[in-house]
Amino acid sequence: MSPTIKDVAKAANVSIATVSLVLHDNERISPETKRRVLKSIKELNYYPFRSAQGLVSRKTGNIGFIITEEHFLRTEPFYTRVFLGAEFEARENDYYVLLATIKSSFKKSDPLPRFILERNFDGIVITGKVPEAFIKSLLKYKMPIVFIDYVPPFGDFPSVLIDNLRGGVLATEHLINNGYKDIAFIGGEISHPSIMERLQGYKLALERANNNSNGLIVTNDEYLTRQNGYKLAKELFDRRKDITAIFAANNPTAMGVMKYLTDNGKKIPDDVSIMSFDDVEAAMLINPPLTTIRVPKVEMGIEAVQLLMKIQKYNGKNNIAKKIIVPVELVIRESIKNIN
Amino acid sequence: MSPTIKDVAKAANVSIATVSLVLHDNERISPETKRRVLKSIKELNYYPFRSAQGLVSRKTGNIGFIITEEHFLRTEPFYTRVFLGAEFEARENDYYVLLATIKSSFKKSDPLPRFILERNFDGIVITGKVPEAFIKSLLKYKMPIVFIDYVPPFGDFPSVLIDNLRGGVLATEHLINNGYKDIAFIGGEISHPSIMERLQGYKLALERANNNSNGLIVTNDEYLTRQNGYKLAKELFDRRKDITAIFAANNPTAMGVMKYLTDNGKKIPDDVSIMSFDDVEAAMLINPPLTTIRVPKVEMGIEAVQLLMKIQKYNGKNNIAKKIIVPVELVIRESIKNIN
DNA sequence: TTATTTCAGTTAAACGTTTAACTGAAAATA
DNA sequence: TATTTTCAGTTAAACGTTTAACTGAAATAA
Repeated sequence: MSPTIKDVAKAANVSIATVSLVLHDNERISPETKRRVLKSIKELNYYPFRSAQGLVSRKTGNIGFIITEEHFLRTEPFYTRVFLGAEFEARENDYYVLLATIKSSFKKSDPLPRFILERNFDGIVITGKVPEAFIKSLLKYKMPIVFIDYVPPFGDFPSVLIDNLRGGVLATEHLINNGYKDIAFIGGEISHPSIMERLQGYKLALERANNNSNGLIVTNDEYLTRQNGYKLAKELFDRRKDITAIFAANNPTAMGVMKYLTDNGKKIPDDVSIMSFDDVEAAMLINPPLTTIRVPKVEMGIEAVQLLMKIQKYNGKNNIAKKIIVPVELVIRESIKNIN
Repeated sequence: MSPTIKDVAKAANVSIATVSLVLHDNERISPETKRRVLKSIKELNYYPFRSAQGLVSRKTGNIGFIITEEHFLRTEPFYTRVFLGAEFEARENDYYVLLATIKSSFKKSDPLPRFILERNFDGIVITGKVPEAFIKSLLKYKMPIVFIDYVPPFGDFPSVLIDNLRGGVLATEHLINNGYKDIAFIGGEISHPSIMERLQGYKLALERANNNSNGLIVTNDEYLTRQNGYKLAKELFDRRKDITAIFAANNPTAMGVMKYLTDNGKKIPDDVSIMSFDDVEAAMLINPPLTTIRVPKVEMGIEAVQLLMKIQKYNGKNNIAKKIIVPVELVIRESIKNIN
């Protein structure tokens, strides 16, 4: 049996209230008593029992981490790294993280993850695009929510977002700087704000460079998979055979494009240069390694939990829907040939 | 404020004890009363408060899921899928899963994950190879443990393991059936039981086929990474330039081998055939897609949690260290050429 | 000096649930 | 009929912690 607060109190010859106060760093306790209590705590290897704490304090000590099953199982460990960051920061704040996946086909009538139904969480982090029906169900619980890499089309929520616009600009400028003029943009899921912003960045950079590379945007609204990248590349080259530079909206898309190119006898980067977005390991390991815009994944998880902690602290008041934009960075590898 | 058991009792006009008994399906309650109570529960959308339950029942409702940080962040979502299976099965049993990563450099003096220190779990699943020092620290807590894809070199623990031996046999036989005689085995981390067993399977299949392909086993004890695969492939071809069939001990290794081959002008599978192990998505997406031994990852997670539940149930008595061996399966793709 | 304030704790109620022990009515048994 | 057993619940204690309200001694103020 684990020691309880009573055992500590007895050992330190104080009341259990004193032990509790020491545990919460209350200034009412003298240094000497505090020392004695802490000594007993250590000697007995005492840790407060969460359930008992939760019962009285009405805090659970849990934060939820929600992600669609599809995202969680993606080949690229993108959101996995985000989770790791969240878990790290939660631990720093004495919280546990409960991870739950939901289907991207979530309907209003579907049951919410158990820890939500049971109200066994103090706040929640939602990562990636999730169904609106899910968010609406969740809102009834009136719990703090932080979104990562996605903002729902309604309401105004605290969120941690990627600087997609700047990423799009950086990516496009790099291609321009390497001597390209006709630059194609390839991307699925165009209704996703992140992809839309990358496209905006692409357009902005072209404008700034007075580059008039029209009609080379090939998109649809299907998932950003390798298969879709392949399909979109085919579409692109069916329309324009002369393209030599492509900005692919994310990593799997870039890989699909590459597969299409090699299948059709084109060499990368000798015949076609490719710029990608996200920077997951696969980008580095493929041949040739992809030049890409890197997104700080672990940091996003950390930021999200920190934001959640702040929202909890100022609960109610000072309740600004704060948005944090994390920076991106250009990582140069071998998928782009300088033709200057 | 969420409704409590009191609210339900009042609504159904019974005592709180009756509500509790209904919740636990006690046969002491008449069907009529039970119906009434369940109706109130539903109407009020009542869920028992975990902390209160935990306080009296001394169960936390959590199970821990431990994995090294290195494994969790691997490019291949191998253990991620295992986790998903565990989470799914835990939910079925009304448990939460607390995921915690530890460093593979864990030392005796390092702190354990918080939920362990706080005893906030009813059992634990350990996935992949973890440091012995960690296991030894954990044992002091005398909690049920189930290992996945690893058994520590000491003690006898319940575990869910891959049928590596059969996998090794299947893989090697497939190469033999495709006309190969001189078959190389490449693998790192040779002290890991799983890899050792795959090697044993390889040897066994060769023996059975009266194939005498000696001196073609190239191993070391470094991690099973792409880099190491590359290195080992170099070592192999430095010694024997004529090898045309390779069995790589896992997926990254196979990819490293492939990279070495293409870097050295060899075509796959025309010049060299490659067999792999694990079957993660990457195996399918690489060019050419890898023929491989598939491991049922999600099922391993499910089995592990089921085993943990059983151990808890028969707590103490009937305490057999049960081992579950999950089957593997051959998945034929395009990395092996039939030369018969 | 006495009265007031500060200090350093202690006391006791409360949180929501489970469950052993109890109860009173109805049914079964003698 | 009187007694015992079964049924269908109820009562009340317990779990480990937090915290508002209290206390008694020492320090300060009047």
